[in-house]
Amino acid sequence: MDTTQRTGQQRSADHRRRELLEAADRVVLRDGPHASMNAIAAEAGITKPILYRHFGDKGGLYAALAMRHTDALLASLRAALDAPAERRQRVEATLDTYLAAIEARPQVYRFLMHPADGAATPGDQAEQGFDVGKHSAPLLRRMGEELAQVIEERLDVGPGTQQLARVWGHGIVGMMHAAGDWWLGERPCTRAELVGSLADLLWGRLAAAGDKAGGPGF
Amino acid sequence: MDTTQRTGQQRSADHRRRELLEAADRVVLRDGPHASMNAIAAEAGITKPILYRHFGDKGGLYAALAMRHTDALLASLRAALDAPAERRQRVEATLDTYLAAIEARPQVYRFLMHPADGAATPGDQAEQGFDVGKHSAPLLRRMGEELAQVIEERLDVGPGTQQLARVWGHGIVGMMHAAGDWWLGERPCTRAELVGSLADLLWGRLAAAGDKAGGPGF
DNA sequence: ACGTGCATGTTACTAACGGTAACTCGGAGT
DNA sequence: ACTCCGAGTTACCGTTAGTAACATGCACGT
Repeated sequence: MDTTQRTGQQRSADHRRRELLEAADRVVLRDGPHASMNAIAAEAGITKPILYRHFGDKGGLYAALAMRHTDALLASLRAALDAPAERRQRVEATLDTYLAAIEARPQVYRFLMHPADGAATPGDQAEQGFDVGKHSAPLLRRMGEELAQVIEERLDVGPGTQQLARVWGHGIVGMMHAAGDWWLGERPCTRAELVGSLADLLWGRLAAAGDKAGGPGF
Repeated sequence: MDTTQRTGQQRSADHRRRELLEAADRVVLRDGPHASMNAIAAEAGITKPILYRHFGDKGGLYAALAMRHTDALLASLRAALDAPAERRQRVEATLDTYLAAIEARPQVYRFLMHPADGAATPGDQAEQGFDVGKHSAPLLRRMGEELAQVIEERLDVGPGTQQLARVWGHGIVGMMHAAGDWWLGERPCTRAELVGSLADLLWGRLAAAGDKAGGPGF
C-alpha cells in the first residue's frame, strides 16, 4: 500500500496543490489569462482564501502554473536541440517543435507570454524605476538562456563566444517567437514553409541575396 | 469657409484631445503602464468621464497613445532603413536606432510592448475563442510589416520573395526586440557590441561557425 | 431679450477584482 | 473531555474601469 497512514494529512497537502493547479489550468485554458481568482476557486470547488494560502498571491499561482508548461515545453525543445543530427536539421527540428506546440495549444501559449501585471501591489506603490523585462515573459528568457548554453557548448566562433552565444540565444528565440506569433494569427503559410524560411534566414540567405534594380550598389 | 471663427469650438476639440494625450503621456512615463484613468484625468486637470468621452475606454486611450510613439519610432527606423548605404550598414544603423530608442526611454518602451489587457469588458464576457496576437503588441506587428516591405522592395531572393520577406520581417524584428529586451535588463555589453553580434547572426555566422570538439560531424 | 441645443464638466454611483481578517468546523493527540 | 491545528467559510476593504444623472456656459434662431 501507500507509505502509511499519514496519507490523510501530509500527502494531501501536495496533492491538493496539484489539484488546484489543474483546476487553474482548466480555467486559464478556457478563459485565457483574464481568469479571476474567484473563477479558479469555483472551478476547484473551493473559495479564494485557500488559493491565497497555497500560492500567496495571483502572481504566485500564475508562476506555478507557468512553470509547469514552461518546463514541459523546454523539455521538448531540449530534446530537439540535443538530437544527434546535422546542425541545420537540429535547428529546423527545434523551430518546428516550438511552432507545433504553440499551434496545438494557443491558449497556453497566450497565457505563458502574457503573465499579466505582476508588479505594484495595490495598497503599496512599488518600483517606479524601470525594471523592464523583470516581470516580462519568463519563458522567453529561459528559452534564450537555454539556447545560449547549447550554442556555447557546441559552437566555436573564436574569442567572445560566451557573450555572442547569449546574444544569439535570445535573438534567435525572439525571432522564433515573433514569427510564430505572427504566423499563428495570420496563417500565411504552412508550418514547414515557415520553418524553412526562418532557417534560411539564420543561414545567411539575407546577406547572400542580391539587390533589386534601383538599389544602391553592393 | 472661414478657418477663423470656428476655432473656438472645433479646434479646441482636437486641441483638447491633444492636451489629454500629452497629460496621459506624462503619467504613463512616470507611473508605467499601470497608470489609472483617475491619475491621468487628475494630471490633465479634469475628471474621468471626459477621458471616456474622448477615447471610449482605456484601450482607446492607450491605442491613441501607442499610435503616437509607434509612429515616431517607425519614422526613425524608416530613415535608417532607407539610408543610401551598404546593406550591412543599413541593418546595423536600424538595429542601433531601435536599441538607442528603447535605451533612452525604457518607460515608453515598456508601455508600448505591454498594452495591458484590452479585451473582455467587465460586464460582458467577450471573445473566449483564441484571438492570439490580436491584441498583442501592435508595434511589433507594424515594424515587422514595415521591414517586410523594405525587404521585398530591395531584395531579390528569387521566387517566393514576398512570403519570405514577411517571415523575415517579423523574424528579424522579433530578434531585435527580444535581444533588446534582454540587453536592456542585464546590460551585458555595449550597444555597439550588441548591434555587431546581431548583424553577425543575420550574416550567417551561425551557419559558418565550426563545431566544437565532441559534437557530431558536419 | 429669451429660451433651445450642445458641448463640457462635475459628483456620485455600480460592478468586479485582488487580497485579507475573523470566524467555523472536524479530526488527531494527550 | 479538552485542546490544538489545518481546511474552509463568510464578510469585508481598497482600488479600479466604466456609467448615469446632474450642473454650467456659450452660440444660436426667433
